[in-house]
Amino acid sequence: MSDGRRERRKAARPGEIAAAGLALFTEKGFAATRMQDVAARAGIAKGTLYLYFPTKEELFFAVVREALLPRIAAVEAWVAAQRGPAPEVLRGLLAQAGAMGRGGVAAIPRLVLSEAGRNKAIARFYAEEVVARGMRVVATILARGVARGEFRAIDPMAMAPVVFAPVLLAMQWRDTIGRHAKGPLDPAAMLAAHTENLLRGLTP
Amino acid sequence: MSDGRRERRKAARPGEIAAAGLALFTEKGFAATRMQDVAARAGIAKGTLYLYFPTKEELFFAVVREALLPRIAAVEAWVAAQRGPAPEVLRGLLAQAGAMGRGGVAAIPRLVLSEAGRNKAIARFYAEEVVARGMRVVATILARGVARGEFRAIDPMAMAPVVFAPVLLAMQWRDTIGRHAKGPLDPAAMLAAHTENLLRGLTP
Amino acid sequence: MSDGRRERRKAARPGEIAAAGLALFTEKGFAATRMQDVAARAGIAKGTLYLYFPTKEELFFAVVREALLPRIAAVEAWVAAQRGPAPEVLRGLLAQAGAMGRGGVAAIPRLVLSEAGRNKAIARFYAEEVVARGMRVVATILARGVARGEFRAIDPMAMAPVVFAPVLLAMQWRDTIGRHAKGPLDPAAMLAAHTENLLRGLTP
Amino acid sequence: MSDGRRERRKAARPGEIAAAGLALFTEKGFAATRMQDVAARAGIAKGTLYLYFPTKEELFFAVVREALLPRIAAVEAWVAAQRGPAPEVLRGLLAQAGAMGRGGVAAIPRLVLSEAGRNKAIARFYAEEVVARGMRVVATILARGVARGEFRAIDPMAMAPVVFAPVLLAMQWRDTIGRHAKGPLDPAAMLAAHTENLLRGLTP
DNA sequence: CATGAATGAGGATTCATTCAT
DNA sequence: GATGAATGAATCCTCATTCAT
Repeated sequence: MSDGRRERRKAARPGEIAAAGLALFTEKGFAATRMQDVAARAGIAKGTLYLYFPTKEELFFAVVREALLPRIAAVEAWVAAQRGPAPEVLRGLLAQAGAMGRGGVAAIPRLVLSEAGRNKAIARFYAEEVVARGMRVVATILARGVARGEFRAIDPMAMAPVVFAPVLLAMQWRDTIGRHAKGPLDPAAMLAAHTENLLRGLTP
Repeated sequence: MSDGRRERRKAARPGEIAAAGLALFTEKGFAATRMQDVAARAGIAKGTLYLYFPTKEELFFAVVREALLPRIAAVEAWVAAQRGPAPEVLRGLLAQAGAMGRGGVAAIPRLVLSEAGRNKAIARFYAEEVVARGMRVVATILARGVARGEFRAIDPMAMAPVVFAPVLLAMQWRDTIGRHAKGPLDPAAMLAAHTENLLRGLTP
Repeated sequence: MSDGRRERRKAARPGEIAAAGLALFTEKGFAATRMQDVAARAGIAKGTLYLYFPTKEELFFAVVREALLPRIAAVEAWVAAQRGPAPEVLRGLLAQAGAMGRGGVAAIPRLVLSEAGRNKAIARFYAEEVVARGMRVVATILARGVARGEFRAIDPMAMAPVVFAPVLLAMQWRDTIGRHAKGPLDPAAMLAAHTENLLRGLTP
Repeated sequence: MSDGRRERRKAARPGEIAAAGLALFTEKGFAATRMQDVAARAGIAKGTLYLYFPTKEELFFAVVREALLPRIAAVEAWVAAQRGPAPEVLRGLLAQAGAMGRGGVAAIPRLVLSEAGRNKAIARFYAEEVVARGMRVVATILARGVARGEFRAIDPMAMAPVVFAPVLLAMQWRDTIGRHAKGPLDPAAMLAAHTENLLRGLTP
């Protein structure tokens, strides 16, 4: 009990640091983010960072994990709870996804793609824990729709990434190029067109 | 006449340097690419690089320009030459895109997305010279299809990015995560599913 | 009585810590030894170390003291107990010295020489408590031999370091260079040659 | 010719840097010497150091090489030129050695012994290029003395290190402990006693 | 024009030491 | 007393950029 304050602090630290890391990696990218700044943002000293994460790479890993796993779990739960027609579930999922990612999570796919070419560990983790699970959620909806005769016969695991590719592109555009150029691409219009055309295409 | 060789040499330099830059940016990313190595790969001295490109950023800019503009022009020309049914043209375009990008160009969207958040110039250039033109090409096909009654009534500029989003995702996957994890996503199957569903969805 | 265990514990601590320090300084050198590791090896927490030794330098000091003083006292006692001919005593001493130092003490002269140039305190301590006493022991034997007519007339304090210089070199070689290079120097042969030649040279 | 000044400069640099390194390693030891300071002492910028020596360890290696090889070669030449009686040559060599090492070279054995336990490369190099050659020089004199009947029959390679062990000890004492404590050990008296006793012992 | 030697700001990481609990 | 979380000074090394030749 005497160490209560410190203990509580220590338990909370990794999460606080990961949050600071997410904010900075998102804003500046992996290479341009200084450990010093992550520490400052987390309200701790430079050296303290290394009590929790031995290298910058490990921190990045943790950031990805902390930011995505809870979201994925939430989506999985939401989908598992749905009982309505598959097309409606799919539509709901796409609507959610479009709104999501505001908090910085949207930057993660971009960061991961930048690093994954050289970092096998992050590539593996992302493939298995994020992409595979994400695809499975979507595939579940698709398979259910096929089973119920709401969708034509398709391979759910081949179609799954087609479902979210436009969502990813819209998010990346919004957070990068779209910030500087009003440009030709309207994320909202794009997602509406995608949802509409996807469901038409899936109609038996 | 005695300067002919040197003149030609000098004129070719920027292109050679940009090619070297493309190769290295592709392989290692922007931050991890050293100017020294670009020079070595281009067969010139480090200092010489700076006679052609004042900063690393300018070099990156040139790399993007040199790598993409010819490809886009080629695609524009190809599309302009097509006279067949719009669905067939679209199918042909997607097949080409899937095959394309082998040579390193595929890395460029990734590099640009990584930098664009902080670099307004690159964001603007990419939005206008690459994305806008690319979308216009696709929109042209879509509009023609609508006009000929081969596609249902859609907004071509909203649908255009939906057409190539899965192509982009497939290329990024193949070059990054896919290199380390055989994982859940099969780029070829994904593109096939996409093409099929897109055209079904567009059917009047 | 209830504090008996703790008392004993506390009294034993400095020795246990010094032993841990000796092992690590020996293995890694002064600079490369981390206080953290000394604490771990001594079975205590990092902070506890500082209750016994205020700085790393003080710890080093204690390590030298604890490791050498008992040995020197033992040698002094052994020599004082000898009654035989001086050449035999000297031979016995050299044999002992060659065998000694296995346990880590051999590293101390090396450590001290590395630090002594910058640390007057350690230099003084070592000169007075270790070298002077060591030389006195040897000089005692030499003087006795001279008095008994077993050695020619020599200055015992000038000859004393000549007696153990080859012993020191042999030990240093064995523990450093000799570990990586079978090399040209054979410590055992060297010590045998030294003993033989020393005694021949001392013959009246 | 136009790059003459620079070329000459570049050729001289490694030697200048090694000299600066020798001075600082000698004064502060390996770990306590900062690359920054070596650069400053050599009159160049920190980064320039790394154009010539990729790591601190490589610099140390070079320092050892540059400082010792010329001396050894000089001693080899001197010995090869001697034609007089072996005892006189040996006496001359010991006198030289006692005077030598003033310039900082004397610190090298100490530095090497400190590092060699953990650095196989430096151990190997020192064993082969320094110790083996040094022993061979001494052994040559000894063997010649035996052949000419000036020395008793001995194993030259076993006796060689006995010849210079007291020289090494005297130099180390003078440069480290002796600087702070007038202490019990008088290097000059020691070397005189050594020379005398060594030659007596070698008498047939 | 071309070169490549030189620069020095910048950043990741380590570790002796302190101090609240 | 004992602990170990926290600190931040210290140091190696990298690399974009400059400029004398």
